[in-house]
Amino acid sequence: MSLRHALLAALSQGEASGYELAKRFDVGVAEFWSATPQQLYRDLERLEQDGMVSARVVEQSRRPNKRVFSLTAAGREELRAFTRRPAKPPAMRDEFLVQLQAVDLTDPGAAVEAAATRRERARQKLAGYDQLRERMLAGRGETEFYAESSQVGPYLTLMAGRMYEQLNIRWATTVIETLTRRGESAPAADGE
Amino acid sequence: MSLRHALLAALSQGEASGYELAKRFDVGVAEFWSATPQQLYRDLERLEQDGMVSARVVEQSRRPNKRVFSLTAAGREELRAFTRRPAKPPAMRDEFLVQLQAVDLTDPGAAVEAAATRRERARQKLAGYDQLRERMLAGRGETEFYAESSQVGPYLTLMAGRMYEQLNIRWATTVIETLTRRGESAPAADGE
DNA sequence: CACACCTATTCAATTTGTTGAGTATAGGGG
DNA sequence: CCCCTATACTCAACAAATTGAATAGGTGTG
Repeated sequence: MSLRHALLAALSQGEASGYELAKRFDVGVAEFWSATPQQLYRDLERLEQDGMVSARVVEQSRRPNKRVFSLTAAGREELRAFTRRPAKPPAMRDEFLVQLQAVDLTDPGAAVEAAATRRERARQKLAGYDQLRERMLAGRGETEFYAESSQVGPYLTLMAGRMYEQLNIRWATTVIETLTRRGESAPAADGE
Repeated sequence: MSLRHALLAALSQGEASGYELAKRFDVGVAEFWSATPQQLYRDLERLEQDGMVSARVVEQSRRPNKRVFSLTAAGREELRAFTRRPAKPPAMRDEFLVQLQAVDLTDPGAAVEAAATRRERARQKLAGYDQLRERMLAGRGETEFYAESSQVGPYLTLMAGRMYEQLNIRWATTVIETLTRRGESAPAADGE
């Protein structure tokens, strides 16, 4: 229901095209909301019909033209109203945790590999977030930044993303160690 | 798509009724997958049709009868196959992060309250997880547990849940502090 | 003894989300 | 010059999730 609001929030940081938003949602904003390009285009369409965003075609010479969306007054008002409503508790969908839940009835090798993949992914996302953080801070310390900037919101959500990926790295490491140690002491057994 | 597998994984820890699973998914298993009761009942139905689980009616004297589901051999095999496939990257849906992203164009008071709510919720979930952990460890140390138990999977996912709630507490605290400090130095302004 | 609340589940309608393909232009490498 | 990749979208079909209500017996409270 509130991909719409996630879009409005993303656009509150400045106008963007559907394609740009798609990349942000696929890569970056996945910190707090995930969606496929098709969803974004569809919902942008609807937001436009509802007068929450307005589109403007930007002619480009060396690439296809694009439609750039920005918030309207109504959109900004809707977003404000949304921020005043209590938020639903966060929802997670994590296949790896499901797999791990059932690890005791399988070969743990696959889980160890999956944990390594997860850790690697987390490292890359963290690196990306760190770069973004440097850009946002622009040489300032955190305290200065908090005092000066009008972008505290994005910074705080970025920090949530960073902390989450740091957690993933630590946790994946203990998963790997635990399952590996177990695998050594009881090679291919399954049982208490 | 893989609520089915989440159900199979939950049932791999022992049989349960739809209602019991609904509570687990609402409260506990929300660590890694979230779903409403209706979804569970529907998917249990389908899993039964597909021969992945079998149902058995348990007559109860002082409450309505219930149907208790357990894994079949086919279900266990499907679960094993699932654990060997690569997992999709985790997906998050976090309304509060969306709200916070847009905090710079609103009164931060609402966000501070929401952060406090989040922190309180996290504390309660953490307390629940800690109790569950005590029960799983049953007086043993972690090292012993890892060596002895056939429940390493659930323990590791529980640890993920614990770490996640600890993160929420820490993060919500910095959000509250940051926004409060800002609110003091610039009472009701909105700008750089 | 009425009323709210808990167990335990089902039905129907609607909204969201996913998958896969298809269109079109441009730039770079071999 | 062909193919691959990137930009920038659109369409259609399907699967999954959400919302709201309904049913129905039992328990505890005032």
